[in-house]
Amino acid sequence: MGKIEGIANQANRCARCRASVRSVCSLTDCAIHSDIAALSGRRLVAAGQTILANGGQAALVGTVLAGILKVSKTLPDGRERIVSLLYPGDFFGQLFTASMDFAVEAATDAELCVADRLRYESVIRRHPILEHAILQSTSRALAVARESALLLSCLNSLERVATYLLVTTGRRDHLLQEAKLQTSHSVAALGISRADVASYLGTTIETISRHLHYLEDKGVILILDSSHFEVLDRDRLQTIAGVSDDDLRLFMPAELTRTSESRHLQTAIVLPLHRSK
Amino acid sequence: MGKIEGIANQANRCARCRASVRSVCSLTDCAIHSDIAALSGRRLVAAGQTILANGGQAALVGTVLAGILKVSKTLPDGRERIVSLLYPGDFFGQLFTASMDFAVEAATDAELCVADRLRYESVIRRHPILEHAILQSTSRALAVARESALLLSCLNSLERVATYLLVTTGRRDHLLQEAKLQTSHSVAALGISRADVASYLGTTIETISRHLHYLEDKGVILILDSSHFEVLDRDRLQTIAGVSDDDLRLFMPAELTRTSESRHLQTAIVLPLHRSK
DNA sequence: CGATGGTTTGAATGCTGTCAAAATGTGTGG
DNA sequence: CCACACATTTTGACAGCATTCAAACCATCG
Repeated sequence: MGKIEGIANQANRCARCRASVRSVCSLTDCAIHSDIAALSGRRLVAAGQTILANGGQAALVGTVLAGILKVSKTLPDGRERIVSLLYPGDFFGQLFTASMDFAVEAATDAELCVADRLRYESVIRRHPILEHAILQSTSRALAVARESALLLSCLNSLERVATYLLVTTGRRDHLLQEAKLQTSHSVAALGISRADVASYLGTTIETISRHLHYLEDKGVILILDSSHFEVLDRDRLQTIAGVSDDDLRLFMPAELTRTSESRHLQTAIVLPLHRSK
Repeated sequence: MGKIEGIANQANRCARCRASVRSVCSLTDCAIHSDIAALSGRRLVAAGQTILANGGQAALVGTVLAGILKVSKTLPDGRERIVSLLYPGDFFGQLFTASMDFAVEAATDAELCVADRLRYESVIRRHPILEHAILQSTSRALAVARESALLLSCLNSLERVATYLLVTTGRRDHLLQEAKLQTSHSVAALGISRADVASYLGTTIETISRHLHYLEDKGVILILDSSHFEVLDRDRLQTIAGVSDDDLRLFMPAELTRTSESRHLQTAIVLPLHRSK
């Protein structure tokens, strides 16, 4: 598998993987990484591309290296909803099942680390610690999904829009903070298309538009362009959202959510890909 | 640990546990059961009792033996929602985290198998296969949570009520089927209080009442009493619900959802407790 | 029998989706 | 650089579902 240069506190990197990534990949055991590296490969996907189809074969699993994936499902009558967004470091796919319960698509251009599901499972059998990492990841995803369900049915659409702005700015601030970058004013970037935000928040693009302009009128945010907003009054935004810090924390990058006892900690920032032209 | 009598196809039973239960408990390795039995105990809880408080210590984990638990959370302003219901065989609690992200309460009188979380974690470290079983359980819970989110935001309240009726009858039919009991007509029992159903479906008791009577007017169901309904026309009920069989299957008992590759299969029926008086 | 808790029914309000049109932005080709 | 087509966003008007509040109804129980 070639030499591993540097190492020490870089054991988190898969031998052949340039990007440093969180969660499942940040295990400290080098043997696992050789095993995984042997069967996984990087893959670039364009925005809108389907990675795993709902009801289709659960052929592969992987980790997001850059970009954002959406987990979605369509009802018999065509209504569709995004039930989850996956960010760099997040695990995707379904283990130990033949077919997919949901679809996984690229919400933006993205870079993935993918592996054949069956072969990945055999690595898991050899390395129980890997199953532990995946359990951690899945537990977190479960908490996020339940929190989403809570916000979806308890909050009205204005509160949901405000919450989404808080979450995106929160994620951005945390990433910048890890990179030791100071930022005077916080900017919210939607990250995904307006239509996807609407689907994710369980509302429409018209309603989102109205609420964004309402927030600007109230002096809470400043609309920079159709997908970038400066948060002028974070406290008021949170008051409008009606959620607590605890509610928001669940949506922050993984290593910040576990208050203790996480066996592996690793900080890293993954730069977004530029749009393929 | 005493002798284990009978055994053979009863390896699924914890040595000291009279109830036979699915999922995590139905592993075939006897050594695990000795270990778990040594640190777990049965516990009866009355309806309404809190087992784990939101934000409180994640002191214990366990399995539902009988009854129904609810996983819920309350927003800063007091709005509350049930994000998940747990049935016999389901695992509850949070592993590897110090504090709870949600509350776990008894929706009905219930019987539990509980264990100290930290000690349970040490058993997991000794028996990786147990971690596998928990990962399976958590993955399923994740799929259910996402499916709930989908139904919650795509379906209107009539459709959600219809879906709930389909799920409860479906669960009942499957349990009876496992017990080799034939049933001529299918009956839906809410199982939990009307208020809890409302919270779970993200609506109000008034709306539920209206829809139930609407369904009776249309001849789709027959109201036996305020919490029991006979389904007269299952197909029409499903048409009204607007969901596919696939959507419903996720909510059925565990051993029926995994289409393949599940390492452990066990059928059992757990009788509901009578109300404590 | 009155009291209590849960359920049903009614009327009114309001949020949010829908449809449609205007406005803005983006990219292409002349 | 401009003109045009196309996509996205914004704005407006309207309708409908569902919540809210309130009152009536019904059950069980002391």
